[in-house]
Amino acid sequence: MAIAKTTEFTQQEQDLAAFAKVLSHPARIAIMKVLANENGCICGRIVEILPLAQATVSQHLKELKNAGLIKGTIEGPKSCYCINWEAMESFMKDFNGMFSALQLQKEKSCC
Amino acid sequence: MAIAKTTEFTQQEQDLAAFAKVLSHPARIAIMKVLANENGCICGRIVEILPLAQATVSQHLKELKNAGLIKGTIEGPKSCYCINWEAMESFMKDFNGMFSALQLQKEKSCC
DNA sequence: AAATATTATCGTATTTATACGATGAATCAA
DNA sequence: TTGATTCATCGTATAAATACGATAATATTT
Repeated sequence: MAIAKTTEFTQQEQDLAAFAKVLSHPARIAIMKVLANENGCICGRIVEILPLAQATVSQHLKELKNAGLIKGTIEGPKSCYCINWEAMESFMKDFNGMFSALQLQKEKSCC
Repeated sequence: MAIAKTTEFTQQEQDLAAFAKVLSHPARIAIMKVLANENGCICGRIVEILPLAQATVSQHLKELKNAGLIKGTIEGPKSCYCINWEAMESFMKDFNGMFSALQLQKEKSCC
């Protein structure tokens, strides 16, 4: 963006937007699915399943990890990523909370 | 993105990502709040409240509308935007559905 | 009709995101 | 130690997002 106006919003708005941002790419949603379904925190499996290069997958994993949605350990030639359930549940709670807050004003709608 | 790999994911993954994308900017979350709280589908009110220029707000409104999260009519010097509750509820349902599907595999987590 | 008010759109500049090849780092196996 | 394997990171190219001033469009008011 041209100028960083992002910081002029509330912390809650920024946090919710950041959470949505991480899930705003189909690859990252697909990765979350793989992590949930593949028993044992598979790593290179993601590269096999997704139509993306290894470097790209690694980059998406990094973003998911930075945002806290997943956690993982790397041990030399192997890595082990898993969904951070505590964080995910917290994020979803906040996300739904925002929506519920909006809904409280639902009767004000005029069109 | 360099090459559009986005289309190689499932429709569900693309739809969920698109929904998240619209809400991935604090300005658009803030706009949703204003639309919910301001009685009467205020228009220029958003420009007053947000730290953004009128052109930028209009652009964000356009994206929210394109995604279906809001609906509105423009009548000359006035506009009237409102949250599209049916769409929002549907999106939230799908979003939560995805999360629930992930959670079903929660016991598989290994780290 | 002319002036006013409000919003959309255009053009453009800048930042960020996305993608991948190439390379580096770390571990295991031989 | 050498080779193989796996993943992260670097560098880079391209596309998309973000922001705003300027301007056009539309309806109301005078």
